[in-house]
Amino acid sequence: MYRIGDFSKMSKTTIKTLRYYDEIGLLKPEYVDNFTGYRFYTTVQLVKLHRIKSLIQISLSIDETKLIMSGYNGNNILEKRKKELKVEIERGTEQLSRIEFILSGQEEENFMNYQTIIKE
Amino acid sequence: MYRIGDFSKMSKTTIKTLRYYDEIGLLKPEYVDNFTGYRFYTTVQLVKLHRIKSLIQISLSIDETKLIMSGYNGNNILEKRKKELKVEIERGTEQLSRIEFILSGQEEENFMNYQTIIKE
DNA sequence: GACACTATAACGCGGCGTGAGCGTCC
DNA sequence: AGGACGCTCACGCCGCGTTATAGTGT
Repeated sequence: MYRIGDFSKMSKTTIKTLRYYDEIGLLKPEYVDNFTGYRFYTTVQLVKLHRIKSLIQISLSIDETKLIMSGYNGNNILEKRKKELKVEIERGTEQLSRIEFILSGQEEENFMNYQTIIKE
Repeated sequence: MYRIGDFSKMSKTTIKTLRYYDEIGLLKPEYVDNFTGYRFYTTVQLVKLHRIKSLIQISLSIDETKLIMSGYNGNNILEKRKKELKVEIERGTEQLSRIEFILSGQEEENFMNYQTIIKE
């Protein structure tokens, strides 16, 4: 049984995050002392947390992560996230080329001269 | 002089957003009635808002947008945003291939069998 | 008794959306 | 006088980070 500080170091997760995961029911400690409120964790939670972090890492939401962790079939969620990611990447790429276009100075009303334009 | 509702339609911006931009000082109405508090806009604000929206569209923050709108040279900001975008796109691409890998079922501890694995 | 560790509670973030509960215009 | 329009609070979102304040372990 590890106290939250040690468990935090072992799992490279902040104490705040651990308390938050407890609060929202994503990862409950093995045992909580009734009197002091101290949380105690075991290697079981360490394995679970590892899985949680890999889900969070692909930017799944807390709710989606909870669903998958509770045994829900993750395929639909992953497919959904895949579509979102494609959209995000596309949007990012568009924004990037837009910025590069502006920086190349090809824009008629470019950013540096904006105030001048407005005053005219 | 347009009231906020008309200006909202003309600019395709929600009233809430217009009020928010006023509050934070990004886009102040031309005139505000002292008694009623009604906001009044003109075509000057319409042009400014158009510029603001193009900045917001490349995901600049409100503060960055304010800076540029107040005449600050936008090049540094755009360069910064460009770097951020590259990182975001790279991260997205990594996440995407990670998800595709998982969905292809090549992962040892795959998501559907997770509960089974834990129980063992 | 000192000092590290833990606890809860409450607020902050960004960019608005979503009501609630009013006054104003025509 | 009724309905469309406007106003100002104030809370919600998401995933925690950040104080503030107080109890616990050694």
